[in-house]
Amino acid sequence: MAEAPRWYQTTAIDYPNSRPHIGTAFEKLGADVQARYRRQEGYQVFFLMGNDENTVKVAKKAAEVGQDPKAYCDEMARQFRAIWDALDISYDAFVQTSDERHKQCCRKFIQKVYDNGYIYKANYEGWYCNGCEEFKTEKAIQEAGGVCPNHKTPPVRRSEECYYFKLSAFQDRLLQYYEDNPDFIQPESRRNEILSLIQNDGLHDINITRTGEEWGIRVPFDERFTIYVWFDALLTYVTGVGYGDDADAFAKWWPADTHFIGKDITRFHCALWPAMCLAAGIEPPRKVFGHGFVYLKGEKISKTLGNIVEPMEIITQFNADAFRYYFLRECPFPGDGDFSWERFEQLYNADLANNLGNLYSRVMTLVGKNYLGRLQETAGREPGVIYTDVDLETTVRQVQAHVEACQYNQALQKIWAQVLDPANQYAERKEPWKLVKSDRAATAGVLCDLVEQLRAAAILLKPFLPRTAETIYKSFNFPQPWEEVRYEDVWSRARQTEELRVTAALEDGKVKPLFPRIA
RNA sequence: CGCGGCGUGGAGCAGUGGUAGCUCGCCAGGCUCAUAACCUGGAGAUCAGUGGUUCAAAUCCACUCGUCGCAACCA
Repeated sequence: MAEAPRWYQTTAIDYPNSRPHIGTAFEKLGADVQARYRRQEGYQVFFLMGNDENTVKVAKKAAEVGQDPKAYCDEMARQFRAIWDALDISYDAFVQTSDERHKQCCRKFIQKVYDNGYIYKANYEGWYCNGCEEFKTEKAIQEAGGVCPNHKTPPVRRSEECYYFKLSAFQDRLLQYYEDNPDFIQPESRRNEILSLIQNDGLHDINITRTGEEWGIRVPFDERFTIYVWFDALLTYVTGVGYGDDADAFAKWWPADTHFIGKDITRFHCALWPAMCLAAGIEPPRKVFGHGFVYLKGEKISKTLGNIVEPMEIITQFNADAFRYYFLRECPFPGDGDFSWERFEQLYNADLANNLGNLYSRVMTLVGKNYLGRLQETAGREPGVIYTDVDLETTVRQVQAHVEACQYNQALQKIWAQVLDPANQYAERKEPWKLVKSDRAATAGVLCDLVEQLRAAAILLKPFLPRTAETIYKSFNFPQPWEEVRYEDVWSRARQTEELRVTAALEDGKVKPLFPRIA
């Protein structure tokens, strides 16, 4: 038997100097849909997430709240994971870069790059601000009128030893790699950005070490230095799957199939990271997907503007699936989106309560009231065609193509337009509530068709709204176990083997609404 | 000319080469199984502007205007 294809994906790792906001969650959601989809379609999936902890900012923040940095990071990681869990993000592992294992593997990687001759010692000279305790770029100083933009004090000229990574040595190989792998950078607009960047400005060697920091990872070949945070952060993608201490796992999962990242860090992932891989003698990742940002009524989400919306606030006021639906449907993953409570309520009522939820309720009630939950003589019945112009197989293939291209909003749009809307229209046309008075057998057939649509919707929604999809599916005695259901079963396994039955709990012939309408 | 995004009916958005689509709102009607939900029809857009490519452009190219973001530790 051929082994199942494997699928390794990651999200960007987050800075734990503040809690995640809805924009951070947007990335995890997009990645989660992909992971769930691949899993259900038979891939062996490894989905990695994590926190980026070895930064000066984190150490400062920990000092501010009077905590040991490691304790602070562990507590923040706990909070992050609590949110991801509440959103049903199905990650398989969570890396904290301050964990000893990551540090050791990271040291092995940088040592390897050093041994391969891509790291050299040199002097870094620049403007240093004693207040910030860091170097400022020429430009930042200039724009601030010759002083530090934060402290408004003149910087001093300072020179110090450091280690450089020979990024420039990989320019041609990277350009070749982009050409050989046209899909490496997604979406296309991001690719153009990187290409023009490299072709116009070229790649320069970068300083990958820092001095004077207690918090961070020591450079193995010179313990006076710590590793530049980006160099260390990107390495989670390999240390998370066994680089340095589990050769079998690493051989199995690397290279990554997709790194999901925000559009702002495309450069690190498309230039620096594959160059690091080449320098260490491993394959570069197969794809980098730079998703868009979520804005708040057009404004950027930021702490200084004080407009952060806590994911938990939405989850507790509504639920995880409503949260997932909003961002997946409203915000195109490759582009930017917008959040507002008004729009959230609007979409929730229109699509989830009035459409999906209400369809479920009316079907359940019709079967419950008129047939006591059992549709006799429906065993082996082929579902009727309720569409006028599109068939389910086509719909499934379209949705599949959209999911694979990370066009989640379009996938959901299709499901509503081609599965749910036709079902409501079909009910209207057949009027089972009237028909049942004259022809019970025919009505059972109509209801069977409607249930079949709910089944199709449940399967198609499985990666998007895992809980709701399961609730709908398990409300009936469909022969196939929910855990095994995949997209093609929508049309290839439509036949019901025994008579159709409602298995959900009913009270007075009614079910609990999936999404209670909000006023 | 640093780079990039965006500009589509009253509002908010999708669509990116082939009769302009969705949600909300508005008007009229139907239904009453359903979460005052559902269905049908209607009003309303020279798809920012100009020029070009094409049998055909909201969709590709050039320029203009408006707007927002990024510029190497803010997803």
